[in-house]
This record gives sequence, structure tokens and C-alpha cells, in this order.
Amino acid sequence: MSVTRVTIKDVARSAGVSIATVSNVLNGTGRVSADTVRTVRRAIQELKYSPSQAARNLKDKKSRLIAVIVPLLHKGFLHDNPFYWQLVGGIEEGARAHRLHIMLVGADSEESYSFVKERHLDGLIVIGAFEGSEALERIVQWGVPSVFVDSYLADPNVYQILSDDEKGGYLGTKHLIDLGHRNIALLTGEIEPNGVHEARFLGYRRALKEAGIGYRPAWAVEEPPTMEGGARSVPRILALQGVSAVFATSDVAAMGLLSGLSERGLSVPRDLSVAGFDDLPYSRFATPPLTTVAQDIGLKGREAVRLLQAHMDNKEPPYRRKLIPVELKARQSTRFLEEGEGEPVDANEIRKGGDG
Amino acid sequence: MSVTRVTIKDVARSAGVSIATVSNVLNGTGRVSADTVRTVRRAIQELKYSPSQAARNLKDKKSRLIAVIVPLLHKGFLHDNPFYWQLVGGIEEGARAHRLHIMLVGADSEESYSFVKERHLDGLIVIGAFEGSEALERIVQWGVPSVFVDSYLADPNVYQILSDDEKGGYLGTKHLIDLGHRNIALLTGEIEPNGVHEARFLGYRRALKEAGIGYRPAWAVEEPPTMEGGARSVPRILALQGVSAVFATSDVAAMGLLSGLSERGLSVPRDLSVAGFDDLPYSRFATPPLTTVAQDIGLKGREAVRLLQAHMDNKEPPYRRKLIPVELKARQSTRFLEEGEGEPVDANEIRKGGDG
DNA sequence: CTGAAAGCGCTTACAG
DNA sequence: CTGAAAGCGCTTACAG
Repeated sequence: MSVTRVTIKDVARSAGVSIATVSNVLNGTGRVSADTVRTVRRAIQELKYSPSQAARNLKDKKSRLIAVIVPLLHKGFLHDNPFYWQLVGGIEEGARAHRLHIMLVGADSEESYSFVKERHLDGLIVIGAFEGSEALERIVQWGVPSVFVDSYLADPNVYQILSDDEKGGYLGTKHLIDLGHRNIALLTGEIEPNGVHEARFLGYRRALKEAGIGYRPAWAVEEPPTMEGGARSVPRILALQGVSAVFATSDVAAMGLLSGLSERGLSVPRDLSVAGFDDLPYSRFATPPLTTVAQDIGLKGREAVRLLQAHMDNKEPPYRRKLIPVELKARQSTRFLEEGEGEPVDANEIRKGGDG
Repeated sequence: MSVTRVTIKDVARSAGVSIATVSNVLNGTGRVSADTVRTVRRAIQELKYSPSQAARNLKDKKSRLIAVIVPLLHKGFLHDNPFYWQLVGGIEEGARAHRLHIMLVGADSEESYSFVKERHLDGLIVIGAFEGSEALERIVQWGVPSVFVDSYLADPNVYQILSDDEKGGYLGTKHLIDLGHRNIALLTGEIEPNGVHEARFLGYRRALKEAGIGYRPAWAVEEPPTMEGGARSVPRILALQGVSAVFATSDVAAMGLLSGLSERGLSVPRDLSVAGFDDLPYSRFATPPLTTVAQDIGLKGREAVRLLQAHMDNKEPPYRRKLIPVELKARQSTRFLEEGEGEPVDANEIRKGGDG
């Protein structure tokens, strides 16, 4: 039970050298004769010694530990969007490659972040922070190396990894327009200034404008980017006269929508075309397989670590803000709108339909 | 950039006391006059001091850091089952309640776990370990407080959190039997001795036996518990003469199956009843909403932390092995089999069917 | 090439 | 009630 730790002293004694020498062979520092190196190495092997990070931290003020800050949806609960798991998976992978460990912390707006100093964390990856939040201020002010993912911060000095959200919004909408749709609803998370959803919303508007389609505010339906939110949006969407397609700014919302529509006996894409955003592993297994704007979430995580590492090394990286490319994946949840199918869905008519 | 750290010395100087006194008020140890406490507290506030965990670790050999070990599916990639995100979410929540931080590490069979000693980790939560694995031996041997989740280890001294998998297997199968099905396939992950899937498999067999239905080995279809695995199982399932229902030992496999069936123009539950296991947040939004054996995954995570904390405190907890209850959630992916519907699915007939 | 010593920031007996 | 000192396990100048 009580782990009698093997320390550098034990190794020194066993090898018949000083602890400074052991430290030197451990770190490849100083000048040490090949013979001594060998002896020390052997002692290390025999004693199964591995140096205490805790002691090193104290000396170096380096922990080789970074924190990954994930937003808490409601108090005490990690956001249940599998997107985060994908992203954290990518970060974990990147961290492993850089010989870093990650501390996962779910944080709400009241988080003090005192652990950053207390644990001598080398860096931070913050997911979905918002401009002007107190926490953010604090972090930037401390000067702890940080990378913000999906955060849209105006400060040009801040390191950021984002998806090309505006383009994604454009591509998704354009795809529907190309299929002949003109009455396209947007199902989006709250459009906060400088947020991910705003960027996607802007892409939606650009595609609309380019096609000469007027933008109607009521057609941007805001619901939480969750399956519940998507399911709940159904009545609001069906209330839109003539709607033939919906572009959702997240796959989870799109899937909730799929579910809500199916519950009402509506068929996708027959009655309504639906496109999403993210390309979660799920999405191609949805019924029907979901057309979506794909981003490489794992890559996003790995890039975040890469950027952070450069920052921690004080190497000026080639960029401060990196955009992860997006691409449209057309699957079976969207369809070509035939001539004269202007208003395929009539909410009243639907209510008479089957109940699944 | 260079963070000049505020140390206990600064506080001591500012408060006009010794560092020992500061330490005592910090930890509520020793005897300190109310006056002194006040002075010191004020100095702490003013200087925004927070003690260095790194230094504490070195003294105490306590880090208030636990590792969560998640299996790597293929080299370098965290298992993409959202189940893990749910579980880790529960663990994070529990850890926060116990003022612990969690280090997330994806580990394959070659992991040395040297970080456990190096970082003075207080404890480990290991997900999905297998009996006899080297890593496991090492961990148990070191005596680092550990809790194993979903691992089925024979050693009665090991702390474990499991779902009541055998019962879940029984309940899922029984549900199908109660609906009139007799030709029930099992879609399962590899049945390894003492594994989660084996327990569910055993429950399946118990229900069969109880109903006087013979067990046919070919009807236990093994595929990886992933959406891909579920989708891929379709031909094997359809080859089973007279199959009218499938019980999948994971929701992800069930959803892959749903997808694969839909692709072939088969309808669930009309052509085939499908039940899953886990009750992922997604499952009730599947098309059709998935009947499944529910377990409270978040609770599982929180319980793991609770057990670990008891273990770390050397308090003998009320149990070493805790079973999380399971319960059947009947939704729309399973249906009552009418009289004379003995063999509703004929593989050959299906192939002629619509293609969606 | 090698070692003695200081110091990282704490906590913990031990005196007083 | 309070403080001086040792020590946790390392690394890093600095001598030699």
C-alpha cells in the first residue's frame, strides 16, 4: 500500500555517483562519460526508477500538463454533444504525440481557473469561449499559453482554431439552393455575436443573397444545438409557409429534427430536405443518412495541440488563427425539388397525416 | 509572460508572520489566533495567492489528480462510442464534487503507466480492462487505489463498478419473447471470458432457456460494438432463417443495424424488431426511437469516483463491487408479433424489396 | 567529467 | 499561539 518511492538518491547510491550525475544522464545535460552513463542507466533499469514529475514541476515550473476546458451545458453536466468527444479524442491524440498529458475540466462561467496556477499548467485549450467573458479575460491577462477552439475572439493576438464556419454555412445552403429549394429555413443555436452559429448564419445569408432569395428573420429558428432542440423546433419550422428545406447548424439538431418529423409521420427528404453541420460519426448512419457539412473534428483537436505547443515553445507559429476546412457531404436527407413543388409542405395538411 | 509567482513567503512577509503560520491558516491546522487568521487571510486576498499544488504534491505525495484510462480502439484513436463521453462526463462531475481533477489518458495494451508514479496520481479509474492483461497486473501490484469500470475482474479485492449486464441481457431478450418472438438473434461484441458482452450474452441465454427456446450458436452474431459493426451485420442477420427480432448488446450496434436495414429497404419494427443496450441520449431520437436496456451512465461515472475516493481515504466502502441497475425502455423499434407470423423475414424475398 | 550545495514552495514535527 | 528548520525529489549553476 505505502509505495516506497525509488528516488534519484537510490539510483545515485546504487550507481556510485552523485545525484547531479544521475540527473545529467536522465536529461542528457552536462558532460558525462560513456561509462558513467552506462552504469547509471543500468541502475535506473534495475531499480525501475522513473523521475518524479512533481519534483520537476517545482524546479522547472513546467508540468507537461495542459488543461482542456469544456463548456458545461447546464450546471454540473458536460455538454452531451458527441462532437466534444471527437474533439477531445483529437486533442488527446495530439497531446500524446507531444508527450503532454491532458486534464479535462468542465467549466461554467463561475470557474475561477485557479488550478491553472496551482498546478503550474503549461497551457490551456479552451473550447467555445465567448468574447468578453470574465474567465477569458483572466486567462488572457495571465499570459498562460492558450489556444481557443470554436471561440471567435476578436483579439488578433489570441491563438485560435476554427472551422471555416461561414463557408460551411454557405455550402450547406448553396447545396439546397442548387437542388431547387428557395424556401430554406435555418435551424441554429443562439446567434451570439462572434459565435460559431453567427458565422454559419452569415454563410446562409450569403448563399441566399447570391441566389437572389430574400432573407426573412423568422426563418432563422433559434433552438439549443441539441437533439432536444432539434426535435422541439418542428412546430416552428412547419409554421413557415412553403418551407421545403432546413439547414441545421449542427448535426445533433438535424437529427433531433429528423426524429421530430418522423414522429409526425413526415418523411425526409420527401416532405422536407434536411442538412446538418459537423458530420458526426453518427450522421451517415442516421435514417436517412444525413447530408451535412463535414469538418475533420479529430484534426481540429490535433491542430489545437500543435498550435499550443508552438506557443509554449515561444516559437512564433506560422499563424495565430487557423481555419479547418469544411466540405459538403451530400447524402440522402436532401433531395431535388421538382418543378412546381414550390410549397410541398402544408402544416395543416400534415397534421392529418399518419402518426408513424 | 514570465509569471512571477506569489508564494507563501510573500504572504508571510506581507502579514508579518512566518510561513508556517500561513500554512496553518491555509490548512486549518495547528493553533492560530483569530486575529492572526484574519491578518493572513487579508494578505492572501490582497496578493491573490493560491498555493502551489506542485509543492504540495512533493510534500504530501498527494496530487488530488486521478487518471481516467479509456481504451484506445485502434492505435491512436479514442473509442468513438458516445458512451464514453457520457461516462467521462459522469466521472468529471463526480471528481468536481470531490475536489479532484481528472487526467484523461487513452491507453492501449502497450501503455507503461509510468505516469501514475511520476505524477503521484492519487488514483485511477480504468474503463474496460481485461482479466490477465499486463497493464492490469501492474496496476494492481503497485497498489495504487483503482476502480475498474465495465471490466469484470475475478479478483474479489479489486474495486469495480459494473452494470447489471446479465440482467440487462435477460430483460432485453425477455421483452422480445414477451412480444411473441422466438427467433431472436443476438448482435454482440466479441464474447470474451468475463467481459461485458459475455454477461449480456448469458442473460440472453437465460431468457431463452426460461422460455423453452433452444440456443443456436450461429444466432449470436459477433461484430465490433460500433455503428460500422452493426451495419455490417445485416447480411449475417438476414441469413438467419425466420429471424424476427435482434437484441443488440450496444445501442451503437443497434443503430448501425437500423441504418443497414433501412438501406436495404427493410422497415423496423415491421420487418424486424430491434432492441439495444445503453440508452444513449441519441437512442430516443433514432428512427424509429430505439427500444433499449437503459443504464444510468452518468451515475456509473459518479459512483466510480465515490468508490475511488473511499478507497483513497482508506475507508472500507460498503462494497467492493457495485452493480448499476438496468431497466428496459420499450420504444418503437420492437413490436408485437402476430399469430402465425413465425417467419416474417425471408432473406430472398427481401432482396426483391424496395431499395429505399 | 563529476560532485557539493542551493533552491523550487510547500508541510510538519518540534521548540519555545 | 508562533517560528526556525528539515525535508519532499528534483535541476542547475558553480567549483574542481
